Amino acid sequence: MLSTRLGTIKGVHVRSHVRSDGRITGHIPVSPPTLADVAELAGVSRQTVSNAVNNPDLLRADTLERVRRAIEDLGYSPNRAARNLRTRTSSLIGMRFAPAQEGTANAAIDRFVHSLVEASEVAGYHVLLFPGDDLDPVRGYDDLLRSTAVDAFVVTDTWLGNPQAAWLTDQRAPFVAFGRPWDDPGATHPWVDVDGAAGIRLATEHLFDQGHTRIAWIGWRKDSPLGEDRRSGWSTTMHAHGLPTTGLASRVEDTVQSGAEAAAVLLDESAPTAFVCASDTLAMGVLHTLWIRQLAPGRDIAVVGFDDSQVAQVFPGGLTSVRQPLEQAAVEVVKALEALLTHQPVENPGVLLKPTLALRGSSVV
Amino acid sequence: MLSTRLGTIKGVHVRSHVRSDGRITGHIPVSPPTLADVAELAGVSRQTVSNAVNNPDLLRADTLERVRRAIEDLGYSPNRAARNLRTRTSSLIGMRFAPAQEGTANAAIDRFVHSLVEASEVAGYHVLLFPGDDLDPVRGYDDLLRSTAVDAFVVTDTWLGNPQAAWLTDQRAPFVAFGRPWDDPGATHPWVDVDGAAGIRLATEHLFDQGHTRIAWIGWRKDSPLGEDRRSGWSTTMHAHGLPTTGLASRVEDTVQSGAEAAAVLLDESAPTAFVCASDTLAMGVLHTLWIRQLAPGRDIAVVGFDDSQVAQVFPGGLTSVRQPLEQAAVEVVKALEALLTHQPVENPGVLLKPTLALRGSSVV
DNA sequence: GTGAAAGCGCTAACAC
DNA sequence: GTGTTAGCGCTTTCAC
Repeated sequence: MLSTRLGTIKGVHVRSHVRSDGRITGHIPVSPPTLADVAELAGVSRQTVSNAVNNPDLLRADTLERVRRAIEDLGYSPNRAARNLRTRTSSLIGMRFAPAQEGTANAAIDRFVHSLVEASEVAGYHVLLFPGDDLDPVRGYDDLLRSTAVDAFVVTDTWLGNPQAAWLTDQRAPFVAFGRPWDDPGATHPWVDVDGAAGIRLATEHLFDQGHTRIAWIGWRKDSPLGEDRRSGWSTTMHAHGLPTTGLASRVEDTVQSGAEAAAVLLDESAPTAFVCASDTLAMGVLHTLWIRQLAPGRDIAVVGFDDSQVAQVFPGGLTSVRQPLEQAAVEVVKALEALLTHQPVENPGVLLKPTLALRGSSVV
Repeated sequence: MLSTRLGTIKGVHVRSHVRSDGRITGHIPVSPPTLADVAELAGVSRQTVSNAVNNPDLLRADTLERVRRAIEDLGYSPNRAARNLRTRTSSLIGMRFAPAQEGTANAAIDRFVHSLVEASEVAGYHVLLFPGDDLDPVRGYDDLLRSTAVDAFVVTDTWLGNPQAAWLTDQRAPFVAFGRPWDDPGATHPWVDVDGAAGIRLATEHLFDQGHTRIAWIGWRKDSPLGEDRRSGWSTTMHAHGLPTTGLASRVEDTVQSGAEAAAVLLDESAPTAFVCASDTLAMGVLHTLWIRQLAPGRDIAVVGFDDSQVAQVFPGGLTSVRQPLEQAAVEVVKALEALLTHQPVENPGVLLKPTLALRGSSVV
């Protein structure tokens, strides 16, 4: 049996092995083993090796076994670039990864990426991250698309007025959105989203169950459909129980400071006993105001956030928060991606997932 | 001028354009424009187009301009797979992205990835994420390496006993570590790290400046060189000021619960007035204990964490924390990667960066 | 400065 | 079931 060792010297692949082309190489820079090397060692044609890798069912059991052994012995792995060139695929999913938001509790996208990496692996994909360009939001997409560097995109920033989804649709580029097409109900691209309104309904019901009747809402500005959707979860639940909402809602920027200020005003003017917030960031603002006023979260005033961030989890006493099933979302995104890339008929372009409520000390005595 | 529109229909690229091979295609599935298409339109050979893209200096100004215009008109972008195959490079940097840690404040890796994506872009690289395999820690690396899917790796989990760095070195695979080779001082691979001891010295000095003399340490178990390094920052500073350390140190698991318990014990037995912690997670544990005991962070007891996590930033009053310069670390990692991949002589395999201290209410009155 | 030829490693199509 | 042929799109020689 040929003894072969693979590796790279200063970035150049080397191998000590008698090559298929007859050259004898002892740690002289050469390529990793190719299909041809495996074919020669196994005594079959290159195509048979290819079939052994991609369509094993086509081979006779003994041939397959022989080829498998040769692959094992040589440590062969198909060259990605060659396969990509030939099949016009890359097994890569592109996703724009915007800079981290500091000073907030927002990290849902990071958690989503973790899940996406895991879910993609199962489907044979890897995740390629690319940065955004503030001046030209489609630049990164355009570059990757035209150089056929990725098979598809996952788009996560689906806010109002974001041109990416429309642009990708226009380019007929395969993509799945994590987030509903808020600004375009007629959009036909596949998407996966979490039902924020349902999450806030859970939160509000929970507070009602705890005996609260004056439940305040702190959310985002009116031009955020996502924020308005979450807000509707609060208002519907309040109305369903015949509870007042007047003077109990506030719409602010998504910062701790804004949340703190909104909470102070609401406490002074409307005396709520509980707060439901559109984000953990805003909820931390509320907790900040409670801290200043020496009010105990959970005991004096209840607070619920949204996203079940690390902040919610490690805050002393804990912050009750709506948790998005991001692992599940990633799985659904990959599922949609696979359907898209195998040209399966799109039955259901939109998948809406139900969040859960992580109960902690800020809302339970 | 030829009018050309690019796109994909159901994932297949189409173009309405008279092809270089003479076929007239009107939204019939074909490939995106190739070098040959550009060459034809510009009236030059394919190699000249290649040169225009990769070695523009070789062309005469007018030729270059003509080719550039053709590239622009066709919306040409070199096919990545073809280029990768030919050049045996991928412009991809692989990094293992382990599942997110919940229930902790740890998110430094996420922040690092954000920075890495930005820094890589500048050098013409993209970041490819792959999941870990608990049963076989080198599997993901091995697969990508043998299929020549990435040019290099960034290794972030350099804890004791981690086989990846040694394995990659053995495979002669190009990689840069974010984190020192704690277990192998003789390691020759490039690495970038943050001086944790210096960070903790900053923190301890700060507390000393605030008038504290009984400063406790809560760190990790002794088998963590990273933890012991940070701990040394505390002990050296204490000794330098002639302050006692006996009974003021605790080594525990990196969880909120452990931090809380350690703080309770230390408070009962050694009456410290300040805590320095190896992580924000442990610091949150301390804050939890203070909360239970109705002690005010900053006023009654000072607390400093490590990592300047979102948690530290949004905690009411704020948690003072050592901040790692992760943006800078990413830049240094990419720099080392470029040197490695262009076979520049490695002058300085290790880069140690200085952290800063983010001052907040938990340590300042 | 520009062009012609070759080939990277793989798989689709077809022959046997 | 296996082998042969061709070619994906690019860059690297080497002529001219």
